[in-house]
Amino acid sequence: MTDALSWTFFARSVHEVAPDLIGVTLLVDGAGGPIVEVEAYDPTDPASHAFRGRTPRNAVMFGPPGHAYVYRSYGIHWCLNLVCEEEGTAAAVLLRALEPTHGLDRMRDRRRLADVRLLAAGPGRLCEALGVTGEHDGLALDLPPFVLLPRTAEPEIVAAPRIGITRAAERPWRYVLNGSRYLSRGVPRA
DNA sequence: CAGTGGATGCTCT
DNA sequence: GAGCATCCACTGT
Repeated sequence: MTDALSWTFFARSVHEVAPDLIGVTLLVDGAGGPIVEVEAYDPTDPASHAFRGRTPRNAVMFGPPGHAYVYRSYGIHWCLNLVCEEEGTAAAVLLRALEPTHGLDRMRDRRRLADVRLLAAGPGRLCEALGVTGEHDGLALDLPPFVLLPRTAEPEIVAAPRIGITRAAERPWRYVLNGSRYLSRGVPRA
């Protein structure tokens, strides 16, 4: 077993951390797999929850790096972010999809779905499969139930516009593993 | 396939 | 009261 990622991994520009997360294995209570799709949200970003300053919801984004920021989306789903850079900066990476490899039975039960391809293909689906909820908001990523394992090979990464936002939608801050079958959506053709 | 609309709750204006 | 960093079911080709 490889060493887990240390918090210094996250104490860099969110635009470096986001692509570096592709291929990193995320486990929550032992369920998960390699991350295949993420989006970066930085402090200058009108689409970021933190753009208009600190509020009760986004407080964790303003805290130290290496922690989980979990929020409710459309009243129904949870979305998981990893806080980057430094305390007070408010930058984070949204996890949008991973390849389910660990704890498949539990993920299928939580999703009430057999199709591995759709188990964690989307930020809400990923959280449902891994059992991530608001209870995880603010937790450190180097402690249970989280495990983050460095990638073992250099993946081929493609950048594309982010999904589901209206402001700053043109910024190409979505990063995906090229050719992955486990993405939330395909990558637009050039 | 593409497009549409409903569910549902919380945050911020 | 509006607007979501979403997902699913349904319609029509």
